[in-house]
Amino acid sequence: MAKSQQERRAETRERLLAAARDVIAERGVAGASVDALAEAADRTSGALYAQFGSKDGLLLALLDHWKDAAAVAIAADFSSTDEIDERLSSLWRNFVDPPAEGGDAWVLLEHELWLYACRTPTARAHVAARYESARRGLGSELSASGADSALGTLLIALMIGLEMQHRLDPDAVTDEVALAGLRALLAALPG
Amino acid sequence: MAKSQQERRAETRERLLAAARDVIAERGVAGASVDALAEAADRTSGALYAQFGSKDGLLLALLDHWKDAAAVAIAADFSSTDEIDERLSSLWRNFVDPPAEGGDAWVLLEHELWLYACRTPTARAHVAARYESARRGLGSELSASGADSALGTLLIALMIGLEMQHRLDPDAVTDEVALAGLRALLAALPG
DNA sequence: GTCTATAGATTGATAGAC
DNA sequence: GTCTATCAATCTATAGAC
Repeated sequence: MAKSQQERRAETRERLLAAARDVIAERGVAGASVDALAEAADRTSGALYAQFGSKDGLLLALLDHWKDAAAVAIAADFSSTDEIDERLSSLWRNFVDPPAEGGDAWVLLEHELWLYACRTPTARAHVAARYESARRGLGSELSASGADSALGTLLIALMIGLEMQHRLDPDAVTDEVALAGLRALLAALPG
Repeated sequence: MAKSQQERRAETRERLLAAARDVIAERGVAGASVDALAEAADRTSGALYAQFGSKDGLLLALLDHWKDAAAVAIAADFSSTDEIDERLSSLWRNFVDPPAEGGDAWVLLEHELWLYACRTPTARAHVAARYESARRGLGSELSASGADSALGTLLIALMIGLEMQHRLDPDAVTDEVALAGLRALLAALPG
């Protein structure tokens, strides 16, 4: 049985979003042309405009689509142990070298979207909500007394900053230093 | 006495670099056209090509020019006190709301250059050296036993990540939480 | 719903006058 | 050393066929 028009439409949308994730991670928001995005999805620019109306429309949809993909992926093999040190270690490894789709380009995409959000009022709330969700997720996973937003804020901040330095110079950020930092934050925070 | 040709050339170079700093912070590397950069410096694109050869040439020059501007600015009113808590507080305030030229757009420029470095092999070493310099500067300022690179790595990482979240949602990162995090890292690190 | 074709604006870079 | 003028390439977006 052939695919219905609805299925075809849904598949096109999915392909365009996945292509946007990959191409933007590689070339940046401004460097990824509409034609390049469409071609990477095996479609043409016409399909993109029919689905999202504009390049910005696609970006907004991308923000919603990847809303908590990161949080989910990180939390995946995270609950597999109760040992606190192992949880932190797994957290850091998944962050600096993600096994999920998108691979290691995932962080570049996050930075692109962050910059896009800083300059685009329409997008800011979307990205802010994504970070808020990640904060509360991490806080409730690691804090003894339920959701501790402050702990999540600090752990996420440290990992982002460490990953940035790691990407420029892997030797500059050893796993030992990263874990020492995460442990220090976890130990010092009340809750 | 009129300006010599050398002085004129030097002034043009200075103006172009300052314009690049501002315009790129506002619109991004890819979003800042050669014409826009030149116009913001009260010159034309011809002057830009005569000075830097290409847009990438200007970017590389910008990386070198701002090499440790950040570190210098931060360390400025930093040695004004010996109280450890006040030093951390001053460090964080200067980072999240810089008084220096470029203002609060400074951080956006840093992220643009970081992304540019991640994608441009020629630029990566420049940006990596900039971070390395900042790490050692901070480490030697704050560590009891001389230059502690690990401490600098962690403090810078935390501040970058906190600033990112702060920019999306100022309420999400209070000064109290930021200082608690910095204090925790400083206390836990050996040295 | 998607494609082809194309319009209209903008891009990075070059050539020649001064 | 800088400006003006311009080229070829590329960009976002639209219109009409299917």
